[in-house]
Amino acid sequence: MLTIQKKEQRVGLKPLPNVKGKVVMRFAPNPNGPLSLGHSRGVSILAEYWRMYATDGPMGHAAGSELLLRFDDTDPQVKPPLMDAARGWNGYEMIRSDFKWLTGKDPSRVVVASDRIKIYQDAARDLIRVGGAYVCNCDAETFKALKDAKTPCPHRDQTIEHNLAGFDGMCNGTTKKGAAVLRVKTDIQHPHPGLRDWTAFRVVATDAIHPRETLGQIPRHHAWPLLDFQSAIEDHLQGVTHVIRGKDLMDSTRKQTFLYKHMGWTYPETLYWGRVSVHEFGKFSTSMMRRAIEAGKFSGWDDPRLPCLAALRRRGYSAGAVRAFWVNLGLTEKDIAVSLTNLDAEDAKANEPGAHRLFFVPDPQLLHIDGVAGKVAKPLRNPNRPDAGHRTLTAEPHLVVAKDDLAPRLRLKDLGNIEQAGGHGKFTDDVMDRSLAIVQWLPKSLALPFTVLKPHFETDAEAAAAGDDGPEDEPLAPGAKPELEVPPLLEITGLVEPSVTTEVGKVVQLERFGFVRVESPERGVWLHT
RNA sequence: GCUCCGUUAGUCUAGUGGCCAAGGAUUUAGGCCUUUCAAGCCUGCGGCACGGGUUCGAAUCCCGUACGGAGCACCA
Repeated sequence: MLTIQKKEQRVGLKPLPNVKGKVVMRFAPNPNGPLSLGHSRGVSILAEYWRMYATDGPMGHAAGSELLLRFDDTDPQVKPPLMDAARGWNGYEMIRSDFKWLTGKDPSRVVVASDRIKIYQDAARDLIRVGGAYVCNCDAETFKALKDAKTPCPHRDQTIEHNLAGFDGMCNGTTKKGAAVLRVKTDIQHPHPGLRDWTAFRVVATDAIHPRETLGQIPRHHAWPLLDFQSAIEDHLQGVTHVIRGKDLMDSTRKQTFLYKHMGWTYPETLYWGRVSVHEFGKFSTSMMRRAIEAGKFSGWDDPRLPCLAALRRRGYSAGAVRAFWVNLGLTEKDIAVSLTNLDAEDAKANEPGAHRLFFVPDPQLLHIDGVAGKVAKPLRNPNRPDAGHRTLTAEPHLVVAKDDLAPRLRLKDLGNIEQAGGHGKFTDDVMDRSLAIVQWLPKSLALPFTVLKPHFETDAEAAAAGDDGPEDEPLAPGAKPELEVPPLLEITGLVEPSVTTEVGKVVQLERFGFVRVESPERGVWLHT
């Protein structure tokens, strides 16, 4: 008997392919700066699978799941790790705390690649012994020309002994930068030029000293592995079963597959996500942000205008909302352009139920109102949760309301109706009249000065009005480095009710203004409307 | 130039030959509710890039075109 079943909507991420036993994954950032919103896609997706395949997760089984944090810090010269004691910056520590904030957990294991250079060098020797790699003495231009012509270079057929000796020279410092690299043999005729005999190891410049070498945390190394080699070896060593990474690394998978074949290993299952651009933040990179901060254009990695997790955390975004945002987008190879609007909607769901309401009066105007003194307003801390209690505001003759709210007749929220002209007026009644604007107000003597820092990102309408089609890719002058756009940071000043002092560190909703994270009794940072 | 990936409403996504006259989220318009222009509830607008083919039947399979993106580093 055949039964037709209605297709069921799948919620959340697709199941991982080819799961047998424990699921082991890794998040592998370069610690050249803290994590950004872009990195958080990877962490969020990986953390979701980590949860799904945990022993007690929805897809779980006894073997469980692991998510490793691996610092891919094998570049002492171009993108060295961020370690600036004077500024208190440490990429490793910043990423560990970003990871913990976002996932709520510590990683299953932490691997620091620069601790393990000797292991990679030994792995390279193993690869040479099986005939999978050779030491190439061509300079970069020469090799490129040969490679583009699908022609093997003269070093490709050297003996294993010769290669081993050459590699020793690279490791012990007798071979200088540029004089030799170790290449993995692939297929010099391969149709894809990027896959032909790729570089596994290079000798770094004598003055390119890794920050951890300077600090004596690791011994001095001359020959450092490139990402594709280090990552491939480490994935095998750590028993990684599933690699999930950006689509830009598709060719890495193909390169590394050659290496795995030489070694007789099985390559992990690999999934990709497409390129993401976030409308509000434009084009950015960790190094661009670092330069801009060092130049004083931003106050730090947590400047509210920056796409760093530190900045989102400071503004009050819930980590769960950031994760939900990415999990909802799913894992697709399509390149996407998203707006922060979706994150804000997700965050509102997370923050709104717990956020206390506060009266905030921007651009305050003083009113002298007869007949209000002593009247008491008891607005709820959260109208959707009466059990959260209320604040108490006692009116006095001098009140403030926002300049934009000024009108001949007004309803002071939770207090009553007034009429005024030129700043003087009187209390009329407290009969509910929905035709009046209901405005926030404060007793002058109790109101506290409050400033909200609000990043101003260009909206589509503004961009259209300004007549530009987004960031233009003008060719940079030789040697020039791309600069980060610096959006304005507005400082909105006003008065807030005294109970702000009990909200420090929390997200509040300033009624009819927006959600703000209170940093101190005097200052808040804009979250969203 | 060579190689690879992608294309469902404004945005993101579900969908792997009939259950799809395409579902969800967000955005947006309107309404309800409400002592916030928040939240909540209801309703509406809006989409399978294009052209061929296979098939009784295609968003789904094949071919081509267009458009978008990535890689071709002694960076990650």
